[in-house]
Amino acid sequence: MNKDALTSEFLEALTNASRKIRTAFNQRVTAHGLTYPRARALLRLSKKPGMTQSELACELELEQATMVRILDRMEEHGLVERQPDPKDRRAKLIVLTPRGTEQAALVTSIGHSMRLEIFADINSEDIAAGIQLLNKLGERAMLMEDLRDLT
Amino acid sequence: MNKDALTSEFLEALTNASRKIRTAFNQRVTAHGLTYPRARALLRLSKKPGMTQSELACELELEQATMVRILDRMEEHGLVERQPDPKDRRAKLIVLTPRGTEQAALVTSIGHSMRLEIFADINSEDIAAGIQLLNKLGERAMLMEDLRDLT
DNA sequence: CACATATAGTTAGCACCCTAACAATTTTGA
DNA sequence: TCAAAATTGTTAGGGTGCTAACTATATGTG
Repeated sequence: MNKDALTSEFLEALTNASRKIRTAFNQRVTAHGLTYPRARALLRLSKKPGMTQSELACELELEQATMVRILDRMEEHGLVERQPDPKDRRAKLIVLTPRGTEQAALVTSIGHSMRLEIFADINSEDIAAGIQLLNKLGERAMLMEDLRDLT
Repeated sequence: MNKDALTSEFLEALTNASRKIRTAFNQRVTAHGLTYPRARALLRLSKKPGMTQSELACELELEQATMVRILDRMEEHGLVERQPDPKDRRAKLIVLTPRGTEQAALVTSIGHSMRLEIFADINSEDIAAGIQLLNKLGERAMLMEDLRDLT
């Protein structure tokens, strides 16, 4: 098979795997008012509370506008609180509520069991190689995005 | 590094790479009224015209409801037409318009050059290994989705 | 035949994700 | 100093993706 067909097939596999894993995760946590992106935010915040929205968005590699919506919903569900930053009146510090902390623990446990199941018969070397590959591709794509600014 | 942390990192890399590649592609084709999912549909249709919506959704591994809206927009942009199926009055056959055929060719060329750039310094063996891995994970996740029905 | 069931497509509603444009505030530099 | 530039968060609008519920048509079974 030539390389072009191979890369095409790779992107199809990437798209489909990504969507299916996200959907499967969502199905397992929707009962708790959670979703995949909310769970990611929850875990980051439980490790490093008091970040601004921009910092959190940057760590999750999301746009600020996307972060706003997700935090809106998380606040509605009582998972996080926006507190004014005493150092900068523009910024808001995001902290977990007690309920948010509980849910973070739940997410950790659900995520753990899902990953065990999904990666059951796959060895660590293949996973590590996959990470290398995906990060390389992601970086490439990010550089391509930035080209847009040079017009 | 233990395997759990490795799988966690893999999913982060998967999520980010998938989003960035999709975004980069969208940025390159939006000027032509196209998007990533529309491009996928266009290419399938150019290879096999006259499919029903269900068949197309199945090949693209999307839900029917998702397919409906994508085809709505493609029809609005004059890329495809819905024709009645003489064999089944419920079904509709999707065919490319002349403009759709043109755009399919354009997508082919843009996709080709993007893949060349993204996969420039990655060898075919690694790509093939990645496909194997992603397909295995996608299949696992799909099986997990179906478990939902057994409650 | 008649009724139950299955299938094709649609609509509605929720959640993401992005870009573009905006207000408030802070920082920078002439 | 003080106006220009950068940054923080927001809203608006477009485009996925899903599930659930609905209509119309086909099919299968008694």
